[in-house]
Amino acid sequence: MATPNLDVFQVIADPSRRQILQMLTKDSYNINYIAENFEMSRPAVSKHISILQSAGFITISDQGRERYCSLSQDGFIELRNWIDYFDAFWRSKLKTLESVMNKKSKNSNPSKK
Amino acid sequence: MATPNLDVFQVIADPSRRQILQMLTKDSYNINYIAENFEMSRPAVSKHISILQSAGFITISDQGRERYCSLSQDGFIELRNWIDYFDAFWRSKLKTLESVMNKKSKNSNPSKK
DNA sequence: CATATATGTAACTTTTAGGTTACGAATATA
DNA sequence: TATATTCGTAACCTAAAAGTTACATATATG
Repeated sequence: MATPNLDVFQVIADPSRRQILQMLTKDSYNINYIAENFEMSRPAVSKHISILQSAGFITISDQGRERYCSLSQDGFIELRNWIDYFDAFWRSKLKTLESVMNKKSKNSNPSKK
Repeated sequence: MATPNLDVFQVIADPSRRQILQMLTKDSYNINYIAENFEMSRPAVSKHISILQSAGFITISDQGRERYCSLSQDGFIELRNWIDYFDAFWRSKLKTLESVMNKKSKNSNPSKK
């Protein structure tokens, strides 16, 4: 199973991978345990894990023949940065709207003259 | 071109669609104008626009034969909610770490007795 | 009215993500 | 040492996203 190199957006596009991330908010689990909680085969889950790791969403620590997976912040940060960019857009848009509103209220209420 | 119904994660997984969203932070544009800024054919862009709209990332206002696209907050909010969930995870993890550190420093420094 | 422009959509092809089974390597255990 | 367990990977198949071209429709414009 060749593991394609996907960016963070493509990585979280898959529902199974998002579900794995959800699982890992509870605890660290080895790969077989994670696979037991999915309908698909173990190699399929193994591939998802590999993809999650290379995109920086999880880290893996080897303990004997087992490999324990934990969440890693890196991938999430990259996503958050993208979202934040658009958040800034909305905020500046709101600000523009407010200043337009202020101007209008001034014009519609010319107290002097 | 059948437009598949994709969730917000799948929608932003495509680089071209993210690029379109970036464009729309500058201004509103009609579909042909957007298409001119891409290598791919106009119908391909048209399909991306349709996907972005049905996922709540953009709104479209008809003006005669033209259709102007603007950013819509809905899709972004859905994404942000997902990220926020994991942000809460990191914060609580940090908190746990802090309390562990506090306990340790207490134990390693038994001032009384 | 005739023509140009903006757009949607149907039909089709190609690429690839995501799944499978089969196998091998490394480690734990009896 | 023999066996069971954990995991990775190669080879392969399938479904669907993402692109294309061709065509139809609606609106603007001369």
